[in-house]
Amino acid sequence: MAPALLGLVLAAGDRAGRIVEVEAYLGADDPASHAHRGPTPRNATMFDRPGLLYVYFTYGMHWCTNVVAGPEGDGGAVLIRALAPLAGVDAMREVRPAARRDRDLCNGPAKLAQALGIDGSHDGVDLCDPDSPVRLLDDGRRPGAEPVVTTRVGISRATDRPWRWYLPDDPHVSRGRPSTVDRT
DNA sequence: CTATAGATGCCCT
DNA sequence: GGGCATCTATAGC
Repeated sequence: MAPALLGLVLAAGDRAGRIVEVEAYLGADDPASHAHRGPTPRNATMFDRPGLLYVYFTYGMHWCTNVVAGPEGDGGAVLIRALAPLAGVDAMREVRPAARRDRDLCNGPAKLAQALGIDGSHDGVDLCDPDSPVRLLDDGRRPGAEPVVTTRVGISRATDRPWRWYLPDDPHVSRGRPSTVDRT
């Protein structure tokens, strides 16, 4: 499911970007996943319906954006790690003064959440509902290249699982560097 | 370009 | 109380 999200559009209000980097997090079988130890108040949305938005707070200041995926109750989700900005770029620049170049607007999970104005109030919204404040869209455009697969970024457990995918040669991919790279 | 330090608050053990 | 699915500024090359 995770690589299938590459190329789709994440939209919030008038701002939108194309997904260029994702990571898969499973449920009980994935020690790096918030869902590993079962449902808690924070991760409850992960165990809800696929297609919902899971938003979590981390490092005391950052929000991150996920798409709930897989069978309901399993706790699987896909972390959206980077977007290529498509619309509302002026608004993104206003909310993210730290981004000196446009390529820094959405090249990280917390950056894109801030750029799109996504926070904890959006946790659990339906990404497939046209009336939802955050939506996942398919404009028919497909990535021009096969995704590159690597291990996941920023985790300390299950670091060897090749569950990060990104579009090669895209300047909007995050600066996160995994321990190993495997081109397939 | 790379490398490093510090920020910062909440969840869960 | 430990540990974060991170980011920014700064220093150095």
